[in-house]
Amino acid sequence: MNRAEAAEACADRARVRDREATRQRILDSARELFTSSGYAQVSSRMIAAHAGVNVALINRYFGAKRGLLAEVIASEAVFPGIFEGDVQTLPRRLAEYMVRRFNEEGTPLQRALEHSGSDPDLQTVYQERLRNAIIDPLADYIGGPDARVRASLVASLLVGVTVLRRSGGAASLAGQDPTAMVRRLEHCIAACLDTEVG
Amino acid sequence: MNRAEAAEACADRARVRDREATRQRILDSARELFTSSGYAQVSSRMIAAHAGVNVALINRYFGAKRGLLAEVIASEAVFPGIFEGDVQTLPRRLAEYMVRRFNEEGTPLQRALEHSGSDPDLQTVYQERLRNAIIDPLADYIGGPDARVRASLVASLLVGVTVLRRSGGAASLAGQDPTAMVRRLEHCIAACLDTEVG
DNA sequence: TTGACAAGTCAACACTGTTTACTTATACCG
DNA sequence: CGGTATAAGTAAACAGTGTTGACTTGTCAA
Repeated sequence: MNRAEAAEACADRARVRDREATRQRILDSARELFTSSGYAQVSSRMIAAHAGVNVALINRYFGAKRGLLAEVIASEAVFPGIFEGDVQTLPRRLAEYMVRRFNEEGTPLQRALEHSGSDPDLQTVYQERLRNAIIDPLADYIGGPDARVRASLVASLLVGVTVLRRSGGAASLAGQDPTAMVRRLEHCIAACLDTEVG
Repeated sequence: MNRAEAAEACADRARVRDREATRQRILDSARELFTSSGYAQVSSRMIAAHAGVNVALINRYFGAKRGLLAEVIASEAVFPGIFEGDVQTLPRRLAEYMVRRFNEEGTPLQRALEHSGSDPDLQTVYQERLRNAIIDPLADYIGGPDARVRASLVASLLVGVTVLRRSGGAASLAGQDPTAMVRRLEHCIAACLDTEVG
């Protein structure tokens, strides 16, 4: 049994030195832990231990803990496939997506955001993501006058609903009949998207 | 010059021992610092130093840093005077309030919430406040069928707008003509409040 | 005046993210 | 093949966090 085989057979100790593989291990561990426990609750040392890696490597490869999160966030889709289809039915699709997420415990990354969406450390990362992955694509998709304003309003509503999700307010939202809730949310989203308001 | 006078003249050092006064000093310092810098950015030791008080007293009087924040938050009005007036014009008043806050740098406590709204430590406090000070009063005020659901939707929108405030999305919201923005927001809020949808 | 009890202090705890100086494995080149 | 440059990985420390328990000290009642 040569060196490489030994390393492969016993991956946890005396691993082969592989920058990219190590980076990936850290990234995977971070995603898993952030997702299940939230950003602030997971320490650098916890991530390192989970990845079987030295703590210092986090800062070596990602600059700082925040950089690690940025990369994790960047790798997740926000509204998978929501922009494929008629603009007319966008409110319906968004509403359905949100309600589904509501009753489905949400997608992994969204949960991490819910836990610590406005954590000071995250704010930059979060805002950038909000703009690049939600508001801008949404504005491009809907078009028309004041597209960015209208897109921002929709984003506000979605973000707000997400924030309220686990709170007392969420109880009054989550407990509802899904189809009624979809209709309601669709109505609100459509109102946010209206070009003429007055 | 007796002892009390000396203490009063030179309040910073050798203060008279007064539980309530000390508590209040801590509370005031916390409000000021949380407001200007956000919860997570202000350490217990900073608050204690600002109040001219020993760090340990924070935990003695408020259990923990979080308890201090809870008390600060509890002492602030969320929508001052917004529930006085006709229900019909509530959307207008809320919209005006939000837009005013938007361009006015916001009220002090709201800023602290914006900074660290979902900080893990704050989450419980924040959610409780959201329910007790926004959703429940709003639901009582608007009445009608599904009052809590409709109130939660409005709250979602307001929370979302607040979260977006400083982000890239905020730029597209804050830069707008205030009166147009009020009309737009009023339209959305009214839609959230609608009893019949679709 | 003297206790008792509260108010206030101090130093330590375990933990955080981050940095620095160090060791060690790998891959290339003469 | 052997030596070496370079990168990967490590250990220990840093300054900071919130929090705690044992301690001292001021104040007020008996």
